[in-house]
Amino acid sequence: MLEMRKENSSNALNAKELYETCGMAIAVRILGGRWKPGIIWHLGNGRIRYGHLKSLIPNISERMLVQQLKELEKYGFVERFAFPEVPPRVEYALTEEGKTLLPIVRSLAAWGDTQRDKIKLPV
Amino acid sequence: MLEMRKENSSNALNAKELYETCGMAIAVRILGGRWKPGIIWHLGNGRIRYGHLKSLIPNISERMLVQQLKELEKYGFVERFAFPEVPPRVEYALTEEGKTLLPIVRSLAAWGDTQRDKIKLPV
DNA sequence: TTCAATTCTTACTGTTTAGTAAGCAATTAA
DNA sequence: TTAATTGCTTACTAAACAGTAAGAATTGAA
Repeated sequence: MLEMRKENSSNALNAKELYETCGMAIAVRILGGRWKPGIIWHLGNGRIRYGHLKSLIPNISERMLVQQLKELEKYGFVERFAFPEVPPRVEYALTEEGKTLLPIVRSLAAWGDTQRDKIKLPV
Repeated sequence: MLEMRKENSSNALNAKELYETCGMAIAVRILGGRWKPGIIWHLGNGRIRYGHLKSLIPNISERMLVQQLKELEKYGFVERFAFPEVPPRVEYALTEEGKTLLPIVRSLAAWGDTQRDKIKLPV
């Protein structure tokens, strides 16, 4: 079952208002979270199978991987290709829209790399 | 009291490993969350007083504003200038390091703006 | 008949992030 | 003496995000 949001909480309302006025908040909402950066990064190299993607992202659980892929798919940034085989084979790829993320993702990554030795993130 | 993290949770350990290997994850960690995009965005226009910043960011609570500013200050992206007056006057500004964020922030914002009418973010 | 392979689901629990509301400190103005 | 101003702090609660572990579906191979 999909996890429900409380659509009328202050939390949710605040988020909504932000997205209406701040493009950066939208971008960070899409890219944010623990795992999406890695997923998008790897998908930037081309179409890739579910299991392979999982192996490329250390520690990610199946629950998280599926959940994030679904979200990205829902927004139209990722496309899913399922083959009618047993055992199943499923491939994921960035859509054309998803590929517009790549330049940003790459500049984020480059900037982040410059910070690694400068700052100490809590945890 | 600063909020404590459980430094040995799987959650925390996963985050740490990610930062060690993925610059993008670092960047998203710094820029992420509900309020940091807006704070950085406004600070991009120059030094600004606490109360003014608060008025520029609708719905933000003092707790959140202070907390996020402190975090940004701790990493060296924001500088705090307190004047010994009553009532107090405090100004915030991006450091030189903080200014390196601006090009990224602007491209994120531009990209996010292109998405506003295309996608429907949950909440 | 049982097992293996692969891509998910589900239920449950733990951790982190965000919101609410009240209060404090130090002066100055009324 | 009381109230107002400004920039916070604190304690508490609610919501969202992340991790764990078990299991389901399908069919070919052992």
